[in-house]
Amino acid sequence: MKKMKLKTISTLEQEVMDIIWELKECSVRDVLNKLNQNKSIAYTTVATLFNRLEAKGMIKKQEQGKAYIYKPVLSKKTYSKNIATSFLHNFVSSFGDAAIASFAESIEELPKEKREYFLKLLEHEADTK
Amino acid sequence: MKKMKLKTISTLEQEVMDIIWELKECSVRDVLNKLNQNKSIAYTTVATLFNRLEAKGMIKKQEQGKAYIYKPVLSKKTYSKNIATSFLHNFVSSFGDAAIASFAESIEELPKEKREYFLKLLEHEADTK
DNA sequence: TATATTCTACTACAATTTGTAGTACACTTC
DNA sequence: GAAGTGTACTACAAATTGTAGTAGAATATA
Repeated sequence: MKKMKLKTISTLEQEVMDIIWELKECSVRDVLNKLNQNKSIAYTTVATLFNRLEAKGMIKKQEQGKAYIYKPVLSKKTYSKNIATSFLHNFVSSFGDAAIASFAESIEELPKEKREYFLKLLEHEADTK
Repeated sequence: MKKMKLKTISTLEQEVMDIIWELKECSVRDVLNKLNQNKSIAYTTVATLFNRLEAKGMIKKQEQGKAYIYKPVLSKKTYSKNIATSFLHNFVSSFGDAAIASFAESIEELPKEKREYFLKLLEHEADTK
């Protein structure tokens, strides 16, 4: 199990990923159309973002007809798990027990239903092992 | 309560902050000496780091004799709390409930004593409110 | 007092990341 | 064969990061 530092993605790349996850698989144009509902952005800009996301191992492409079809390498859920784990590790290694305490406090400040959801999950997982 | 995006600090800046927190207050030279126990780095490099940390609001300086004395603006604990809160907010806003679930899972994977410490804190805080 | 040491202020600079897009060229589609 | 659509490649400025040099003030010391 190598340590391999997880590549981070920028906010715009994250936006693109969200659309890709939503569409399950898509072309550059699909994402462009979605993005252009809010902002104005060039086709080649989106293409660049796709290339970078591919380089970062976030998506993979398949030849198909005229345009490539891209799909996520990891599910959004799995990716989010990786982010959480990696953050927690770094954070604990920088701040030790204070990190743990800070997290507990931050969790307490979440809106009630999220807090309760979190607690329920924790209990459940504790049970199952 | 404004939203104000928390400035991030680089890994080297973090290293410097750790020393400053440890020393409570110090000069550039103090930190240089500490750092030079492991690596070789120029005085002015450390001075630059101090300036950047000051610009980011992490430390403040006081005139005192020949050299400035610097001290942290926030305690390490408070800072770590800010990091945790800010991360959690962003993360939840990007991943919704999956973020919460991912966190629960990541917590479960921590070494036993950290996990238990975390749970104890959560229970305690739940009590006190 | 002339000199060496120590500090701060300011500037520099390359590498990387990020947002943004243009150009060139291939392939389809009228 | 002219238009549109797609990919590959290149560009480029702003910001961040690690790294440090230089100038000039202030202090300590020979």
